Amino acid sequence: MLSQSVGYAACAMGRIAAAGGTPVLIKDIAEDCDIPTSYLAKIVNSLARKGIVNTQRGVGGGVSLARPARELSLFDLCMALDDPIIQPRCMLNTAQCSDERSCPAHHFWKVHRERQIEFLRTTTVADVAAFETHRRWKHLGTPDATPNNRATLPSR
Amino acid sequence: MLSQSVGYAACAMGRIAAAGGTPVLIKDIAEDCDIPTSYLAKIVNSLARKGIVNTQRGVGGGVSLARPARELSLFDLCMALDDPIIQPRCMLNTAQCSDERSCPAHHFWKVHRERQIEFLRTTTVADVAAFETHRRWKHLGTPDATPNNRATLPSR
DNA sequence: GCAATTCTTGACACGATAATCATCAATCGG
DNA sequence: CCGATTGATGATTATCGTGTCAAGAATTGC
Repeated sequence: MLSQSVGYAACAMGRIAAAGGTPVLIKDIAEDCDIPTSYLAKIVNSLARKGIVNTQRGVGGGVSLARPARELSLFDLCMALDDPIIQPRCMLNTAQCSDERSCPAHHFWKVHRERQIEFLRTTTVADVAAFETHRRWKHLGTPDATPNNRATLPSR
Repeated sequence: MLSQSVGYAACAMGRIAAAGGTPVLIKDIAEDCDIPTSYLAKIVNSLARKGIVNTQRGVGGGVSLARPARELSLFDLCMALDDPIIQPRCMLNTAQCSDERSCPAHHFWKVHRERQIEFLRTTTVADVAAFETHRRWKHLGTPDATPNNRATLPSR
């Protein structure tokens, strides 16, 4: 399980990606993704400090992705928001658990965790955008029509 | 990751199993497993209410397993202590995530979670006891010499 | 029955995450 | 410059898991 914050961030980044490059208001993201507005503002601010998004105040402002959605993985979001899911820890919380002194869960957990991180690394905001656009943001059209996706997925 | 409580419980149950049927004091378990005594007392109490262990007050009392260590899985401990790890939830915390309306992580998470639960079901307190007896509780001898293990693992 | 032992139970403390709210600061349009 | 807009920030609250502490209740040995 990802933390609530990263879950929110993933949906929010997907929503921004689906907008195709034009800045989106935190208020609009919050509404479309069912995220508390003030809380989302803090998450966005954290992501802005980490260079994940660009923010702009004032009329016509909003939030936009600092890089193409296909190059922004769930793992990046976990790192930016310090999700404990990426910290290597013993499944049983035993101290002194290592490859040499492995607990009964050590081997399983090692493989299990690697699979999970691989998934987080290969799943991107573009994947979230494609899913949510189809499911909830029908007024935005298909994500394939957005500049971000055209830039990274040329239609040949 | 299991909760701290279940991690403690696993180690504690392993310690009790290694004692071979004679009751073990909470104080002794806490010391051998490096668990805060008062906190362990609450965990043991919860497990006693769920029928996982038997407790006995007074001189000569202590805690003993209510069933053979090989028949007590980590999954049982998770259930007894309500570890959130066993609750089926969407990896991304999205509402309305199901087999029909699956989020981008749904398939991965479903398989991943099933693997994890299978591990918890097949790993028992006897496994923990064998590991810890070798590693930390050398004064207890080998777990194979205990009545509990003899009962479920007849030497042929 | 008394005293020592041992588990039981409730109150409380502490930190982290999640969430709310008010206020500040930057930006734009006029 | 003014005012509306919009994100930034700090104070505060709620909840949960973890952990501590003290008083209580059951059991045993004498």
